[in-house]
Amino acid sequence: MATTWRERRRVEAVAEIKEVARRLLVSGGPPAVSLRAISREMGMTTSALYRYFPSLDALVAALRGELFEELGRVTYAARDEVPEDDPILRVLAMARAFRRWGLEHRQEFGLMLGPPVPGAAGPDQEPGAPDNPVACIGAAFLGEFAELWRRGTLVVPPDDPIEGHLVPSLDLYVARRADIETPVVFAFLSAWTRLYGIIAMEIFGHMTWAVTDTEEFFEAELAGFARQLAGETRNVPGPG
Amino acid sequence: MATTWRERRRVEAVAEIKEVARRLLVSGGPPAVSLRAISREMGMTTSALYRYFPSLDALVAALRGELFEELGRVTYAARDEVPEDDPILRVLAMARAFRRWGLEHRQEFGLMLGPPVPGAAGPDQEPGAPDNPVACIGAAFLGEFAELWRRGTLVVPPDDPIEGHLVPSLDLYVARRADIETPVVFAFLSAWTRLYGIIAMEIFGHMTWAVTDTEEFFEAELAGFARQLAGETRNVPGPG
DNA sequence: CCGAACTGTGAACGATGTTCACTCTGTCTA
DNA sequence: TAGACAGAGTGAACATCGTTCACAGTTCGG
Repeated sequence: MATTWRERRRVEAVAEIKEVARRLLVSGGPPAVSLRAISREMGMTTSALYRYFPSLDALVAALRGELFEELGRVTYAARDEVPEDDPILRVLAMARAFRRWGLEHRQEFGLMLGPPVPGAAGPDQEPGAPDNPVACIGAAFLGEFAELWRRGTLVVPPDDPIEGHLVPSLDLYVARRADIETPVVFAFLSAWTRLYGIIAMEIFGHMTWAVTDTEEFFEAELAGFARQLAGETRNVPGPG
Repeated sequence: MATTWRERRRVEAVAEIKEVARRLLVSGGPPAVSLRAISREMGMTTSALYRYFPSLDALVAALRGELFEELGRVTYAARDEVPEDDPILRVLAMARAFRRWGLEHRQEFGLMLGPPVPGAAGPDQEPGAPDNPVACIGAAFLGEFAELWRRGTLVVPPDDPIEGHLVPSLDLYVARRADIETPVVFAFLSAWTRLYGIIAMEIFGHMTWAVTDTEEFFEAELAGFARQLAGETRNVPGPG
């Protein structure tokens, strides 16, 4: 490939910039990641950073993309530690890994899955599925849901509510794999949003007013989740 | 009460400041709300604003509190348009109102229910339940869940998973009302996080890569939700 | 080996939050 | 009613921020 010294040096610089930016994000939140602070930390001039990124927004956008890849790797790794023939356990493992990573990287999580950062459009904004990081993480879950569907244990609503409402490219994705039908995608999206709700609420600190042991709550939710995926439901009547 | 002219003038000024801040937030996102922009818009000096708020963070914190109150009012109003004897419909009405307000006020929603703003601790951080705005909104849902519990249609997990994990003050809240037991609180929290997940993901733009008609998806989720609250579940087996 | 592209510099501009000493003015008390 | 006092507004100043620009040094390819 004949990579010149400059090219090697450049990718190193880009990597270090993002690394420092992330460290600043972690220690001081979004407002702490500034070009001047980065340049200071690196012993460079601020203007030199513009040789690598056209703007601060572009820098955090790049960082965001990298973070998605990291979260994806973590999720996939957790899945692969569970045998293939137990889709429910695989889903649970991914969910736990997802939450754990988020809790251990709150600032990063906020940057990735919080409100859109004004400057830059993230990889999840453009509907050009499924070759974007977000879709890739979701796809891991979707695969297990497809397996469950094949086994006939998946609980789905009687009528398919999103038939015809999928993003075209994702529609293609479904059509490509014969074993995935839109009810499966709906079940996945339902689970995906639900998982996001529990985790994001906890990470963003919107549950501290009600629950002390959020881990316990999460596991309880996960248990109910597993029961639902296994096809059983329990109905405990109230006193009335 | 003998309110002096100055006092009246002061509350007007505070109100106008928050008003202008909100307008700036809506038009330009969080970075657009700045003391200088506010003072410019109001024909004042920037330093004069410090007579009303000790810092910018304090200002947005105050704005955030006000927004919670507004969202609460909207939610309660939607509930009260449905007869008391149909708890499920009341829950659905509140959920729809919640989502609609969020969609029509994306920036405000992000400020309220996104990642915590670094400068100021919000009303949902301190665990001093339930006299805070967030808890008040949740309480509206909780009330309907209690009614469903009384009717014996609420689906709850076989073992109570959050017994002893509630915030003490919320525990008191439960103890005060004889008709609310912790399984009800768990069911509520489960629903609350789920609702948050669907709505926040849509508002933050994290679903555009998969679904075009998010309204349809939301309604489908709501339908499944209503079925669950009514105590019925449907299990459609896959082809396997 | 030499021109061209890449990388880094330092100064500058406009914007931001915050502080400070200073006025002016309404309010309350002696 | 007169004067003291607290509230409200001013303008300058400081440090920080993103961004741009002309300039200098270094590396690469023909």
